[in-house]
Amino acid sequence: MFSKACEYGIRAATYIALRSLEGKRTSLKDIAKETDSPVAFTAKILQQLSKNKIVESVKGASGGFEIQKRNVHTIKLSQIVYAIDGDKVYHGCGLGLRECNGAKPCPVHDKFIGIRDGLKNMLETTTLLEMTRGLEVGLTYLKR
Amino acid sequence: MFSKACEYGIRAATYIALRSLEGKRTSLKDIAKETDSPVAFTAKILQQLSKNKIVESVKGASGGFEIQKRNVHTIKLSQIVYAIDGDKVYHGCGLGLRECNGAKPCPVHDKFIGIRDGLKNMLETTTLLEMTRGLEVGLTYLKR
DNA sequence: TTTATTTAGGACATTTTTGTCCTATTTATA
DNA sequence: TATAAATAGGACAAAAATGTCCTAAATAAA
Ligand code: FES
Ligand code: FES
Repeated sequence: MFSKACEYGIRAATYIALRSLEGKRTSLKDIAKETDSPVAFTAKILQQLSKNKIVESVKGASGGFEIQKRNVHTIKLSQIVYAIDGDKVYHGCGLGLRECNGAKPCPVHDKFIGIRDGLKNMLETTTLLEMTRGLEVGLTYLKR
Repeated sequence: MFSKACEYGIRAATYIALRSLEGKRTSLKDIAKETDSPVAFTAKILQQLSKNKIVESVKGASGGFEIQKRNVHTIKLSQIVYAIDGDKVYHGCGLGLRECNGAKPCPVHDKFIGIRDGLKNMLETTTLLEMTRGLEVGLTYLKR
């Protein structure tokens, strides 16, 4: 569904959001540990998220990553997916034609559109705040 | 969503189904041409589909690929996807945890389940016959 | 001011996916 | 029977995705 990079990105952003709500900045090392992700690869992904203003990074001792509390409930999963995987979720054809196009649809177009819209809707309505809800009370997990 | 191999596989199987309904066997060359797919790569995929009894292959001059007419309406997209991409559509976690597991769900689990079930349902209820319907009358396309 | 800690980013390595090429085998037909 | 046309399958190649390593720069604190 998503690339590994994107999966790591969502997990990382979610963990940063969780920590930010506690008023804490989080180091790359901790993020990688708590999301069970490869450290150096996660670093690259966080660079992307930082450039896209999804997370803020602070260099130097006691530096790390954070998200302004007031932004945690405004950031949508769609922004993260877009920053990492681009718009293929939005324009991709289910059968791999160059782009989805209702004027010359592939045989799965009508059915695929429904599924894609469901996904799109989910990504556009789910906020990082919502992602942290279950984590706080141990109902959901970012690693196993 | 699906691998390139799977996309090519669905397109190839659909075209073979269309031709089989006309009582015609189709060569690899034609399949690749009509689905705008790389010939040799498509050959590999057709080998898989053949091993999985989704298409039948006939060697030699005037050989090619075909599907028994009576099977065209019984073969589901899910069979093709399973033959090529395996069961990750069924057991994959949206955030890349080792496997989707409702007992220790990731933060998108509940929402993801819905989308995945929609996809699953679509794959399991769409037959090759249905895939060919629009093609016959020029309403849908396997290439552009 | 020095040192330790931390992110930024370029270069490189590995793995997976995608794609090609060649030879063997099968089969219809001339 | 010889030839041409077609799939099967192994080996290889290229590209993309994933992942690692190292140095530079920034910053807090000793
Ligand atoms: S054209 Fe294939 S999904 Fe829209
Ligand atoms: S556990 Fe992640 S989707 Fe089910």
